Amino acid sequence: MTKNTPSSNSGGTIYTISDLAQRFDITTRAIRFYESEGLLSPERQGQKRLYSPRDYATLKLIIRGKRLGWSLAQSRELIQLYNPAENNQQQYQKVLEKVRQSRERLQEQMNDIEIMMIELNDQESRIREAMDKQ
Amino acid sequence: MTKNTPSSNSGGTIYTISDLAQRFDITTRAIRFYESEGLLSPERQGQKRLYSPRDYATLKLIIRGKRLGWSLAQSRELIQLYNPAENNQQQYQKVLEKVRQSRERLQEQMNDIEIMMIELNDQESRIREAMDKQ
DNA sequence: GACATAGTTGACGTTTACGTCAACGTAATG
DNA sequence: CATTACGTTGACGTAAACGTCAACTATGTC
Repeated sequence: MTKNTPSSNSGGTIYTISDLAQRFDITTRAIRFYESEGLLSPERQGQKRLYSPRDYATLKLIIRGKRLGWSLAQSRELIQLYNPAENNQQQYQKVLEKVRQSRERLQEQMNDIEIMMIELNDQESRIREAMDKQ
Repeated sequence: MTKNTPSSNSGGTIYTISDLAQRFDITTRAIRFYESEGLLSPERQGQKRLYSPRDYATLKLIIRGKRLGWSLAQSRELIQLYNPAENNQQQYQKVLEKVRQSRERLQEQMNDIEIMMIELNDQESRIREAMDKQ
């Protein structure tokens, strides 16, 4: 009766570790490693890990970070920006500052991509010209 | 009389290894490593390496690749797209295909950045709201 | 011409991000 | 109830990308 794939109990979808591994095309080893590095902290049912939609979102962020070449340490910092910290103005300011920094890094990557795109376009033109001349 | 910093001889600027290291804020070790991995192939004057503007451009590409999380193997492939290969139509087609793939990867990264940007904007809004309520 | 200033080639060390067993626990199933 | 499937915690291995010596060479400067 109880399925292993995501089920709706206690008000939200729950994922097993192998389920997440399939969905993101990574290994369970990687997921456990992310936890050991402080990027995830799933619930436990006995010794087994149970992942919430929030954990799912966190993993999605990690995967995106990886595609952008972010280290796990950087992704961990990013994740912490989405976690409720102490609610004083000073903490808020710190978080806002880190949000700004993250956006700056993303902007820099955006610029690099644009330049690379332009260079690739130029190169394609040159190749097509060379092809036409044959 | 001969300087160590870039000079104009034989029709182009020439850089020493430490000069490039300074300009790109990397170590000479890294530059030599890139060469050993087949990403650079500078001229030699005796045993000393001399880098051309083309080498400079290649290094710039490598650095951009690094900021985008590309492996050296990927950057090497990219670099080869800018090097004159055999001039037959079949080779051209292969290169064009790789150009297309590179652009696809860049586009994927661009999408990831956009999503992350949106999420950061949302998070900033939430934080500012929480700050106002205090 | 002794010496400081680049530069060179090994060779081994290090960090990050997992992969790969091994040895074991637990739970559903025929 | 033995088996199969899935999960767990170590522990060690590994690939990529350099860092860090060591030992040596070439050069130009006082």
